[in-house]
Amino acid sequence: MTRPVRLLLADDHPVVRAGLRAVLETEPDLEVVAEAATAEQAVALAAELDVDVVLMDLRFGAGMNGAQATAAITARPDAPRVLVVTTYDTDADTLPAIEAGATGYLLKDAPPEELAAAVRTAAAGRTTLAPTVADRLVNRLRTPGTALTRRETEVLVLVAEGLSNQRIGERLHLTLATVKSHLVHIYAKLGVDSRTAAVAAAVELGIIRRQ
Amino acid sequence: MTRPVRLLLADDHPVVRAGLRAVLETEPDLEVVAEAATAEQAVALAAELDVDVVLMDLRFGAGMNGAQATAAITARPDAPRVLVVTTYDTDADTLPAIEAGATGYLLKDAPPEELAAAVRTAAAGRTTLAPTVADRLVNRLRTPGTALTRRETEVLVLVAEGLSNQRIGERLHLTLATVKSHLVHIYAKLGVDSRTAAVAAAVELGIIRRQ
DNA sequence: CCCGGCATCAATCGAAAGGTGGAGACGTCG
DNA sequence: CGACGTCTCCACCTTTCGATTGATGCCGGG
Repeated sequence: MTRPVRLLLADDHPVVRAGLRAVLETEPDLEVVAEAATAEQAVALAAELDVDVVLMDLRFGAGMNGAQATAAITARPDAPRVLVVTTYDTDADTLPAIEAGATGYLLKDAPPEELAAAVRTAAAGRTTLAPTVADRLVNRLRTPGTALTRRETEVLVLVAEGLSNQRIGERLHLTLATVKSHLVHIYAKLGVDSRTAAVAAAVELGIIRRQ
Repeated sequence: MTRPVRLLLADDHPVVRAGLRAVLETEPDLEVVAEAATAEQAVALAAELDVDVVLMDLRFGAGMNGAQATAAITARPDAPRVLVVTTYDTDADTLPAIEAGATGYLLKDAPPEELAAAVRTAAAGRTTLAPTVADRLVNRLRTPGTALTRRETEVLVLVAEGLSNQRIGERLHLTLATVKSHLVHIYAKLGVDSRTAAVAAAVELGIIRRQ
């Protein structure tokens, strides 16, 4: 018999850690070797212990977030795989996590069998994505025109802060006409027709960060 | 020895249900008698089974939300207590849940002992609030002018979706004049002077939920 | 019972924002 | 080189917003 897959659970909710542990320890080939309540702790434990897969939440109460921790973990040589298990499936969450090197991305509403299967897949170095996340990635590749330019993003951020076009122009050293021109392009790319709708879309797409 | 406290777990995440079960069943005086994966199911089971406390999540993937389910459960005679256990601690979540009749409000990052203690407190009909929720309620009482009314919140949500005042009026069966009137009050309460700034402020205050 | 808060509606007016259709300058890349 | 995308700017016109002022009906607490 081969060695069991050694797991590290990283989540700031004790209840979720207990749930993951309960679900995964019913599988004889999986073994939970440690738990981390913060992202920093997860990075430290991943470096220190011999684990195969880290189950990583994305949001922690304070400090480093899950994507940053994922990047820190996967940057080391001989790093364990990171399987993101979270409640959030927006662009703002998924894309940075995958860019940071996550081997898989599951939502917490996944049934236990799927979770165990994803852990084994991750241990083997292959990717499991939740269907909604997979859809998102495919769409991202299919519609490259969606990306905003640097300048457009700058304008959109200021729009989201509630500034008028005039003020935005002053802030970026542009004329009112230029700001409007950028906005027209932004609306077209985001498929909206007003500044408030653009802000809503931007928040949804993770272009704008907050909280 | 008295009868154990009989519990119903309502959460759409299997992992969270497993975690709550694992944490609570280590307590000899607590007994999990059923689990519900949807709010509707929770209402049905609460009516049908003899349970003392329902542990209720607030957000379910589709259909009824936790606050609505809480209202439905507590509306019946001889209803069990409802203890809300969730990840979200914004005004938009806590206030409706408490209004709906929740006996307590805990966050999922609560340590297991605190969770068990809150369940016993709820079974006895007394209230346990997470510190952040308690703070919020106190602040709410101290600064009543800041709170948006129900109608104002409805308008603001539609503003955040990018609708024009005209469209908002159609959606809520109001005239344009009424919508504008609500907006004036919203701006005054939030200390802003444009719809986009209002959306930004609302996002920051947690009045508006994205995704 | 009266006051205040809430929700509803109205008219007006100036200031923004949005739609359309341009144009020039610059850098990249095949 | 020429095509393309980006960033910058302009004019004209329509629509929408926001500010102001004022009014009505309803309800609940002091």
